[in-house]
Amino acid sequence: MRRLKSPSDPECASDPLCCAAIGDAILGQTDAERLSNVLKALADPGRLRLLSLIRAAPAGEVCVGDLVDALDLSQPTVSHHLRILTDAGLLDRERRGNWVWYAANDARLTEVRDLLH
Amino acid sequence: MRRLKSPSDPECASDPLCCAAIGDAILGQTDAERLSNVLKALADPGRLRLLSLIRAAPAGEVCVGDLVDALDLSQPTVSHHLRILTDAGLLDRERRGNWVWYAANDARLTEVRDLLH
DNA sequence: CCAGTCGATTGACATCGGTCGATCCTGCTG
DNA sequence: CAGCAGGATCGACCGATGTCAATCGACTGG
Repeated sequence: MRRLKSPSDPECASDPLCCAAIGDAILGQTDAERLSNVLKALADPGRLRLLSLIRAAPAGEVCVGDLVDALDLSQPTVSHHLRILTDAGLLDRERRGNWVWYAANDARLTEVRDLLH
Repeated sequence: MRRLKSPSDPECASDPLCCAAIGDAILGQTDAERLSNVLKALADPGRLRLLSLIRAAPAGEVCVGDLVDALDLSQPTVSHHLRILTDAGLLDRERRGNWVWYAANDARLTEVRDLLH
């Protein structure tokens, strides 16, 4: 069974998680990197708890101070994690007055889940 | 909306990914760490490609040499990644004669997927 | 305009994690 | 037993990442 060549990566240069799922075909390097980037964003206890808190909020959104109170992490650290989740497309950010509200992007999470075959 | 207290963690000390999903309730620290550990195992391009290769194999299992050939990584590095995936419960390992065969543990991957709400 | 508050950014630090060459261990075959 | 081949482990290197104190920037209310 030697020589498992990787497939001709179909060059899907669009930014989102695009085509290949993990069991769909053999994952090319580019697709693997894209998927792993989102998984890296999820792979931290603090960030998972942040996401969980935000999704559990009645209004579907939470401002930063509440998260800092809930998480036993410093405000800069929480802000840092929120940035990572937002950059990964897992959170939406909206400033209203002096507060900044974060809401979960459920579609993105579903997308990731589906890509895990 | 101040004071989002975290719930009384129901103390599910069993090793596997057990109870709480990310949107089920507010994730406790212990559950968050358990889930993030598995996600960390997945959050690497090389490991995603390994998993993908193994799942795509006709026999459902692959021996290490084939993976080294396919992945453009050194044999120690591949071995390292396989260990991480195996420790996370995502791969099963079986030695037959001189070769070692790895197979995907689909149930575990499904479990992770389900925990992502 | 000033003082105060919320949140982001910066800088520093320690730790973690991916990588490889060298080596070791195990089982097969002369 | 000796030689060999497949994989795992070790040790070292270095870049990535989580964390916090200090600071900055934006907006609000007197």
